Amino acid sequence: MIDKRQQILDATADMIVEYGLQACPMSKISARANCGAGTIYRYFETKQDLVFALFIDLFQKLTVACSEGYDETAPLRTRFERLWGNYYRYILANPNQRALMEQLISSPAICQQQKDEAINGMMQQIDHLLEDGKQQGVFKELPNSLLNTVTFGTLSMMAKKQQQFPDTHPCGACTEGEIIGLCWDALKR
Amino acid sequence: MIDKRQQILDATADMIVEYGLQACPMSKISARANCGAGTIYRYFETKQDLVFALFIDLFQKLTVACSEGYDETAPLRTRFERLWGNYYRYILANPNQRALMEQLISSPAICQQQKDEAINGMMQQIDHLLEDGKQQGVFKELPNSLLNTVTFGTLSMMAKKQQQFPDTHPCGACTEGEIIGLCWDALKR
DNA sequence: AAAAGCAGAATGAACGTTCAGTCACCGCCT
DNA sequence: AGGCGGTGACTGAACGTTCATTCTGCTTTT
Repeated sequence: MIDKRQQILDATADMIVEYGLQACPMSKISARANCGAGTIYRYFETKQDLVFALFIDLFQKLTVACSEGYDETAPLRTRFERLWGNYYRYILANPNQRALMEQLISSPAICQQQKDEAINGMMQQIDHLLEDGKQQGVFKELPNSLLNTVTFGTLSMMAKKQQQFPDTHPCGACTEGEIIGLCWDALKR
Repeated sequence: MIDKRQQILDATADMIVEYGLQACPMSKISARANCGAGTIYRYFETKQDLVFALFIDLFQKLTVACSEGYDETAPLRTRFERLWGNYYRYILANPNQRALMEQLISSPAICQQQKDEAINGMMQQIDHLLEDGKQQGVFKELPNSLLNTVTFGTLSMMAKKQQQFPDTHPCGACTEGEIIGLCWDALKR
């Protein structure tokens, strides 16, 4: 038999993407996961736990994807293109993950502390890079959270638009390099 | 006696800002509004209606605030400073409205169509200005929704930081003009 | 045969909504 | 002026539903 825990996580993700977290009772999750309602509680203590586990899972995958081919010793611009480019390519290639992230990140079902905890792993490289950029006088002297919002928010929005209207939306014409360039320009002072 | 409908709206807003929408049962809203649970239903058909009415109210006030002193015939940059500056000043001066907006805009309790409908009034001037800027070759050729996300998202985030940490956060040193300048630079191609 | 895994009915709490009754107010009749 | 009846805003207990969680007993594994 397949890993039941993973099966439940996948079912939860599917359901949230399809119906939204607020319309995902445990009964429906268990139905989608092909298991009884009680079975879920063998693997997760509460619904909150389940959702948080999903969140952790999501950001672990994202962190791995972002770090791919990252070289700490490369020049700032190169490292930037790596991290931000990896992010963009990942959410573009995984619409469900993107949609899930959008839902969970703004959801009150996960408290801020838990969110920070889960995102922490991903943030270390990013924070480090941003501080580097500021120290070199290349980036604006603004809080990292702000710089992150602007750049990652832009990339997420672009990916979303591209996924919604694959043919018509104007960014389709931009190369990936140009889009990452836009983000770079937003940070540049 | 005071306007009961407004009293209920205010109570709802207070409760949402304080506890979050998902933790606002009608019973608590009515308690805060000093009325019986049934009274709410004299003014709003359902809870969804109540929340939507609050959303409408919120954006009507915001639209009025943003439009203040707007001159359609002024140069692009002047008009930009008016609209974006008004927005920034408004959310900075009204932390509760800002917090409420943040909650409602990402809430699944209001469907996208309703959100668009409520925001529509505010968008007309903004859309017009952005199209102008693109036509003049000053702004990037990107969807307005994207340009809005980047600029208004930045301003909201800045206001939020400033409200969270009034003393320590680095943007406190920036003048309002510099902050609006950052937004302008983000649009400039 | 013992243990563990599992299903799904049962449970009880929480919530949105309803509705029968109360109360304050106002115009009208005596 | 003072009682009377009608009106409708208002109340809050009660209702029915939904949902997370628990429990009981069945099935599979060891």
